Amino acid sequence: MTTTVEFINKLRNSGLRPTKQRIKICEVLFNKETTFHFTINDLVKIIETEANEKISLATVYNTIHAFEKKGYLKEIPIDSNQSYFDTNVTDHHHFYDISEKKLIDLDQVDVGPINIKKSIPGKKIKSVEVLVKLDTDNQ
Amino acid sequence: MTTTVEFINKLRNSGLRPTKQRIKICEVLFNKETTFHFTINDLVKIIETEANEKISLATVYNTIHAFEKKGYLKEIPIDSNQSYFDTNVTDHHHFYDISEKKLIDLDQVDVGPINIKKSIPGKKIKSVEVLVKLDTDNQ
DNA sequence: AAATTATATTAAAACCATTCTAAACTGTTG
DNA sequence: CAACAGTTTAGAATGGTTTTAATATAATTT
Repeated sequence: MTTTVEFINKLRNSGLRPTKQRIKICEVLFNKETTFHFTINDLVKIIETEANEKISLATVYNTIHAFEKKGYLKEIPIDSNQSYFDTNVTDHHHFYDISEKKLIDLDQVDVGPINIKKSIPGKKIKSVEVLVKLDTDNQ
Repeated sequence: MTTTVEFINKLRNSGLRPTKQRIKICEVLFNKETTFHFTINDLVKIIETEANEKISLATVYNTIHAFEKKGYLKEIPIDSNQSYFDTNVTDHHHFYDISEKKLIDLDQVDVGPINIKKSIPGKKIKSVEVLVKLDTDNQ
């Protein structure tokens, strides 16, 4: 349980003004028992349901991108027509259930160490992400 | 070097009518020395340049999706606003150069074996894809 | 080889996630 | 509290992708 004051401080310390909208989004994203995956559309619905509040779409996008840049969210690489985000910012990977379009966390332990043996001159590795696509098992 | 007749047979054997457009796209995609990565937009430009021909955008999308379904192309999962495809359909992985928005193949050998130790009931693994994001190395 | 049928192509419109715009608003600082 | 910079907003714009429905082409049948 994080208090509103803590979110305000977190925002201020990141150089983000603690506006009503950003605080609300913090509460929706970071005041949960567990981390979770969401699309912008999911998030807007959660805000409307959970808070009976309305935050402009543009603000939601701005805020999510600001949070991502600050490292409070991670975008998950999927070949989908919409962006998926994760409130779990630790190093981990994902299952992607194709039929249900749902993501499931996959711990580093469940994948094992990945050691990239190739390097590209002038470039450094920023992230290593494993996506395991899942199909229904009709055997 | 693959002949037009071979593409026609390949298409027919896949249950795809060998139309002028599909044959042209085969030639553009599968008659190269090396495999490569492309977006739909790239492909349209290549067709226009290389063949001075024009294939309707809808047809290009239809064809690419048909080829992907048949396993002649792979879509690469990236958190991008456009789809990337690969004519290399062997099991391998990718570097993604963020600043240049370019993909680079990463052989299985350069990643090492990945053994997913977690399973989801009723689901089977369809693919395991590693995406290594690259940043400019400003040290 | 003509007629029929099924499938494919096309231009244009529609769609939809995301970004932009520019005006109104709010948090911060002096 | 005044002034400023940063933020929110509704709505428009953008751009990749899909749909539509009319036309064309390949395959099959006669």
